[in-house]
This record gives sequence, structure tokens and C-alpha cells, in this order.
Amino acid sequence: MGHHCCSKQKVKRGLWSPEEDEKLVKHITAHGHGCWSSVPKLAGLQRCGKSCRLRWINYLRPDLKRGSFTEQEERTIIDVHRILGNRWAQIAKHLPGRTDNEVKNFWNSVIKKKLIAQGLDPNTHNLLSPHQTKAKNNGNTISKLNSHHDQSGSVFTMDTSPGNKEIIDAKSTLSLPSSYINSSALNGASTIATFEFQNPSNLAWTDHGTHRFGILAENCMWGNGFEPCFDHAPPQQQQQPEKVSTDQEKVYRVSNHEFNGCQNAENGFDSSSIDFEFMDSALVPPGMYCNVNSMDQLAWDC
DNA sequence: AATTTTAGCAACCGCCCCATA
DNA sequence: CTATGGGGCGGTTGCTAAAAT
Repeated sequence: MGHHCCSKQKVKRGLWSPEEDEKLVKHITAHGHGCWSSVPKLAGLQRCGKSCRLRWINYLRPDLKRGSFTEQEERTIIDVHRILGNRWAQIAKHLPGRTDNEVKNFWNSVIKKKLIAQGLDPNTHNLLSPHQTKAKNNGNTISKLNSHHDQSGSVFTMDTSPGNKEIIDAKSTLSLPSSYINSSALNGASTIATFEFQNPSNLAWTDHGTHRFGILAENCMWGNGFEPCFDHAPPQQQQQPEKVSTDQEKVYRVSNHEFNGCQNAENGFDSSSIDFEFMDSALVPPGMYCNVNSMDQLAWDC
């Protein structure tokens, strides 16, 4: 029923007619949407504001891509989903011109089946086993990391081969795989590179200059003995990165200045992972490296 | 050709978060 | 402090077109 009591006969629901679409488009292009709840009245529509918003965002907006998903987009969805889970709106941000609803539908109707056909659990991206003991991961770093290690998928969109993982000794330097650096795959979208590490005591990274990139850390126990710190940067660049997320998500973005440094304050845990999220392929720094100072080993999943 | 089944997708529902009062 | 309402999100529904019988 209509949401609010007495507006019985006013509110239309269901599919939108071309006439309704036209009214909504005309109104929004002329006046913007402003407050959605007042849009239907102003646009002469017998709809609720939410319905108008949804129609605009998912279908009428001019910047939508439309058409079927490309291989590249599919790969990106799988990669990001592996890290973020069913956070469709977050995932859609990696796919310009696509909506969360579209991504969700594509996942449910296509990708899920493909993963299952490949013997992968679409929720965890791990191999399906007959005896799925898997209790839900209670936000515990270790179990997620371990599953990461045992069943890797590519986090780089160009490389779909099952994880060839390198274990790097302490005090070494990593470079991004050239397939990643040179790919045109990103094309304005962002992507995620994952660093996994065990027994970290001091991890530092830099982008070698002024390139812009961000960090996304999932299940990384930052704030619990491992906090990003940027005080190794030159003085004029010591500002803290903008924190753009909720506490549990730990997303930091740094724009246009060099930074480095990430130390764990105490001991506390023995493994974790950090994901670097590149916001724009044009700005992926070719010289980016990850410096491992005193860490037992570091696994690069690519 | 007619009917049933399935698949895909647009839209809805309820919940949550946040701003404002 | 609580109340209210808008916007955003994820899960789900239900309609339609395509595929199967």
C-alpha cells in the first residue's frame, strides 16, 4: 500500500510509462531534483519521491552506460566483491555508468552461477567443499587472510590466472606487476591491489611522488595496534589523509602529495592485509613500491 | 500453435543513518 | 534527550519476454 495513510488514490506504482519518464526528465533537467519528496508534485507525477529518485538514478540519468557488461567490468565486479562482499553501491563506484541495482542484478543472474560452475562459493570466493564447515567470519582478520591465501583469485583485472603468489623476504622492495601498470584496463575506474602480510612490525609505502592514490583496508586491524602514520613525509606534506569512511571500513584517501609510513604501535596480531585502491588509472604511479622493513614475509597476490 | 516454465530485470520494501528540530 | 523525515542501501518481489515442453 502507499506508505502514508490517506494518499490512497494518488500514488502510482510499477513500471514507468514513457510519458512519466518524459515529465521526470524535463523537470530534472530544468530544475534539478532538489528535495526528492517534492519532485513528484513539481513534475506533475503521481508517484512518491522515492520512486522518482530510483527511476532517475537507475534509468533516466544521462550518464548511464547501458548495454551488457564487458569482460573487464565483470572481472572488476568479481575482484571488488571478493574484498567488499555484497556492498553493491561500493562496487558500482568502480564501474562508471553502472548502478548498484544493475551490478546486483548482474551478480545474481550471471556471475553467481559462473562462480558456482567453477566450483567457487560466490560468498567467500573460496573453493566449495562438500563439508562446508565455514562459520561466518566474525570480522576476524586471520580467517579472512587465510582464506585469501588458500584460494586466491586475481585482484588485477588483466590477469585472470589463478593466483601466482610470491612470497617476498623481509627488507625487499616490490613493484606493481607490469601487466597492471601498462594495462589500459582501468580507464578511469579504480581498482584494488592487495598486499597481504604476516608478522608485520613495520611497513612503509610510498608512491614516489605526487601521484594520487588511496588506500582501502578491509579487515585490517588499524587502530588496534596498526595505524597508518604519515609523519615520515616531508614537512609540507605531513597532513593526515582524508578519512572518508566509517571506522569499520578504514578507507583513507590521499590526494596529490607524497606520503609514506605505516607502523604498528604494538604487537597484537600476526597477520593482516592492506588493499591499495587506485582512484584513476592515469595516475597509477609506475614506480610505486612497497617497502618491507622488518617483516617475516609478504605475499603479493596477483 | 498453445501452454508452461524459466530468466532477467525494474521497481519496491523495510531498514538504517544522519540531519534537523 | 527524542521525534521526524529524507536519502541511501541491500534483499526481494513480481512482471514480462524468452525458452522449453
